[in-house]
Amino acid sequence: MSRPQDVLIRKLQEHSNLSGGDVDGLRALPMRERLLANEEDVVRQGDAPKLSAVVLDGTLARYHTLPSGRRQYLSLHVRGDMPDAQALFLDRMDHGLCAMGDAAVLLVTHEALVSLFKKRPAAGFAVWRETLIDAAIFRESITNNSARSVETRLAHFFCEQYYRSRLTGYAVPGSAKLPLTQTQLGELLGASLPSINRALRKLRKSGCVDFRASQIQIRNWHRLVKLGDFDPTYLHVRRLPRSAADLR
Amino acid sequence: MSRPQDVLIRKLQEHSNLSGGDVDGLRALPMRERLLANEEDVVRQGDAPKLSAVVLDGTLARYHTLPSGRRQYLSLHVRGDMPDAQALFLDRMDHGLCAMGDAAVLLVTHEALVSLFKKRPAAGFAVWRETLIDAAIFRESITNNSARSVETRLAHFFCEQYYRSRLTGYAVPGSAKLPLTQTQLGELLGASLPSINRALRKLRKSGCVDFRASQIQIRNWHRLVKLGDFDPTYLHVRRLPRSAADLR
DNA sequence: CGGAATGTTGATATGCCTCAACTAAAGTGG
DNA sequence: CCACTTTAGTTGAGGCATATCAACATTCCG
Repeated sequence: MSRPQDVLIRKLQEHSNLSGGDVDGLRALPMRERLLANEEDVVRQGDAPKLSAVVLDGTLARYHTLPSGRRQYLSLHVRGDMPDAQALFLDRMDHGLCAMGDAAVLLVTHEALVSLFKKRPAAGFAVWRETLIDAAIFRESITNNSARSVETRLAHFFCEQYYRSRLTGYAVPGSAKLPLTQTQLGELLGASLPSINRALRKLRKSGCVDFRASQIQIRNWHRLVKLGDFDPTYLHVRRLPRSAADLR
Repeated sequence: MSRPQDVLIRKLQEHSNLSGGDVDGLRALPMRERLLANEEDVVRQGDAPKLSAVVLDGTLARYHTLPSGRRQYLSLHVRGDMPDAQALFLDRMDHGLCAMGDAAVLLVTHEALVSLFKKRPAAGFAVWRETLIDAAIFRESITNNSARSVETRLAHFFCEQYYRSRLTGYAVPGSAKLPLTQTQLGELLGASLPSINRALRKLRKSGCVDFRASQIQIRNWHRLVKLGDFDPTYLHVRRLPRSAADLR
């Protein structure tokens, strides 16, 4: 029988070994579901949240708000991710978290999590590892946005997003949902809308990848990987599921 | 009596409450000192380290190496920082860690750390929090390098570096050591050497900050903070030491 | 003192941004 | 169901910030 908590457990097992007791403890966490509309915030910059969210469905994004009002999106999160484990041990949110398109999350109190981690250190270490992988993704974004051309940035980002979507088991081979406008892509990759648009069309013409209608279509994975200088090591996936064998 | 471990304890206490038992546990960690020459690596991309380092003296930097051979520096670390707590629960290093100028670190095995965390969850939570603050700094770097001009980036970076150096208690008010060449500043902030150089001179002339001879000289803190759009919230310092009162 | 590393400065090129107009698609209400 | 409105995407012109290339000055260090 599948329970919503299993989404998190499956995710943690991508990189961590959990004993039966750990799994039971995670499965027993009191979680309630919350549905989100497009652009709706889960938490805002400055909040002091007492809950953490696990993505059940859809896409969430972290973002900074700049004095000009412009947003800088920091990362995207798909099914199984626990975006604000980042805030578990921090008083105030230094960033916001919102839904890109409709989404659903599971909410669990910090209290319940911490008390589980005290009883079951290995469960805590697994979630800790999850936050460390998040940090690795941030590092890659620094490099991506600082040292690569807009076209390469896009290619790299599509690789990462497709790769992570495939891991959830929800994306069919060759395509992945990506509910972002081109403006938002720009705010994620540190580029203006026109240059995103032009780079997108170049990628389309090159036959590597096609992004339109909130959908990534992979045309030639290996060429795209090369173009985007993508090496998935930083995602620290230990066990690539059989269903995602095409990613090697 | 002061022991080298106290450097880490002092750092953790900036943001976490540690009980006597936690402090004792941390103090009992078996640590050995290692001296580093300029440019020397602590760990390399691809390594599977069994040790974590705590910065005792000097500056360490994390970096990615790009196919072109260019480096992207990701973050700097000063006394008390635990830069590769990031790798505690990861198999392979997705980045390297090296000394900028001469430095000294304390090395502690992952094994000893993990076993302490099992006995003393609160000590683990404090180190976890430390890694989460690291992640917050990464997020800020994404925004800094993606959404700000080179001059603003520099100003923001100087603010952060000065702020963090002051917290260690090792920097006198008004200046901080920063053993980087302008080339390396460029590789940190995603900018070319000439534009770094010109932005530096602009900042110098504006009377906010002067960087030369591996030294940041703060001329006008409040103007610099404004210029760099710097808000230290993301550093998550709960208790600003009396000695660093000038930072408010 | 000589060589290497670092910093300074200028000329030129270019990727990307801004501004702007226009097209296409997708919702919305009569 | 269609006109209307809004939002998203496309494309071009012009300009600016930044990169690249290059020469030279300065400092550091053996």
